[in-house]
Amino acid sequence: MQLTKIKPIENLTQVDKIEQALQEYFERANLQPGDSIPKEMDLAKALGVSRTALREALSRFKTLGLIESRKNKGMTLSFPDLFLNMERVMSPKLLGGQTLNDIFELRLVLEIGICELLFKRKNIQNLLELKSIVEKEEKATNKKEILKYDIEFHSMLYKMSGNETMLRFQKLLIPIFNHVYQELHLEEQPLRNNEITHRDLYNTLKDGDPDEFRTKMKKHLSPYLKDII
Amino acid sequence: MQLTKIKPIENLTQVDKIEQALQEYFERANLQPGDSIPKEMDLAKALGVSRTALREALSRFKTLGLIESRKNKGMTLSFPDLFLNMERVMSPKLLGGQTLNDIFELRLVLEIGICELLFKRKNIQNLLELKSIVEKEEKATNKKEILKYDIEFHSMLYKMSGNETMLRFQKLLIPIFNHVYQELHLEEQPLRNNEITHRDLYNTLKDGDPDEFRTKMKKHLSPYLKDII
DNA sequence: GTCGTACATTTGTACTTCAAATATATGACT
DNA sequence: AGTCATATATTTGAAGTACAAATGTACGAC
Repeated sequence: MQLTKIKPIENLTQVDKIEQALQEYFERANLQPGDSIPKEMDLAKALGVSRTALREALSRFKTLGLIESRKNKGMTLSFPDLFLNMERVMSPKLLGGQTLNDIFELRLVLEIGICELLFKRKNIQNLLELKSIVEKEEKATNKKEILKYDIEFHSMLYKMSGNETMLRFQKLLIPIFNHVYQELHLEEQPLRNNEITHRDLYNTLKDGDPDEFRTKMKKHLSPYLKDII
Repeated sequence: MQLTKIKPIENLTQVDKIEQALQEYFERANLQPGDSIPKEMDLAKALGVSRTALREALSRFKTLGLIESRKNKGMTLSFPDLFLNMERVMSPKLLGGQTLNDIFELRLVLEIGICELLFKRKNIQNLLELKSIVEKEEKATNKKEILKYDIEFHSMLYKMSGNETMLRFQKLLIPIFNHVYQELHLEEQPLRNNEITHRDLYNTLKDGDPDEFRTKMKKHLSPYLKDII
């Protein structure tokens, strides 16, 4: 019995086919973001389908942020937002446990790998900003405030990397990270009970080198890393 | 003139409102992936809207992978796929130049930061697999084959990290990476003209330690890194 | 009791109609 | 002639109805 001979059945619905056809059309016509596309009726007629089905296919593109539509202005291709859709599914309730752990690790990998970028892109201004966050954290009294500045500190590092995409990505990961963090009951430990403080990291970023910074970052992250490394 | 007093006008379309209402409903009812949701007519009646508009809202959730539907089986919530939607917009033509560069850097950051995971998760079997790729690459003759095994080698590293999410993420990044790579005209250099070969990396992964491996990885990636570090 | 057939239910597709918003054309008034 | 207001046309948004297709369910024959 040759299972490989089983036909990969056409499980495509009408709307699926329309979607594919549109995708092909966009590519073949070499449409760029900003270009406008034919009106619904014309597309429906050209494809030989109802406006209903066509609209559903278009709706998918709209959901993905690939096209925008305005009444009587027709529809235009647009620059999609890489993370807009991800945001909507980035919820601890919706993702599987393994994925949650993977994301937890992913953030740690990013923070360990980002050191070189930080030293390349640091400057007087963003170092001052970082210092200001450290000082505010040191003055903070209650746990909630400390946590707030803790997150701010790490976000500031991504910002200093000058990589907008990575910054947005990290912001997406924060809620997942906190969720896993709490599930591991790591929050029991006092937040400041850490060999390497944010102040240490700041000083090293200012005067040290990437490898030294990474070593300290790994120590700083050790409460999270211990199960991993 | 208090601009803050200006009402943030209801620019929401009917379908937008339905979408929000459904989202709230899912959360309030504490629905988990796998649970089934009421049939279209019931939802439409409960919301006081047409089936048409309701279906468009549902279509968005389907596009995002949050619900699945089968004829006469009704609809069920599902585990969304983090990257499924991202795949569709991950095209050099659709993304802006800055985003493309950011993604290029992102991959480099991942490969530098992943070292600890590799040493934690490496075992006899996946080391053998990696070795096999190295050997195939060394035997390869034409440029196309070399490139193929080059990609395979790096993908294998992500696989060895044991982090499925990161592996999928990296696979998404490959086309972007190659695109930027070619734009930088880095491909002019012969692929093997590298101080540190894949064989070196393999040996270090087998017998060395994370920091040594990272140092060599950075050297290996230096053709890409030179503009960054 | 098992199998097959007929029926019911639910999602998928099509067509029609109207509403709302925007662009274009027309015309009146200065 | 030019500008403003109004009317008209066009295009997307939404509703409703009808039917097709697929799947589950119940009934009945053997």
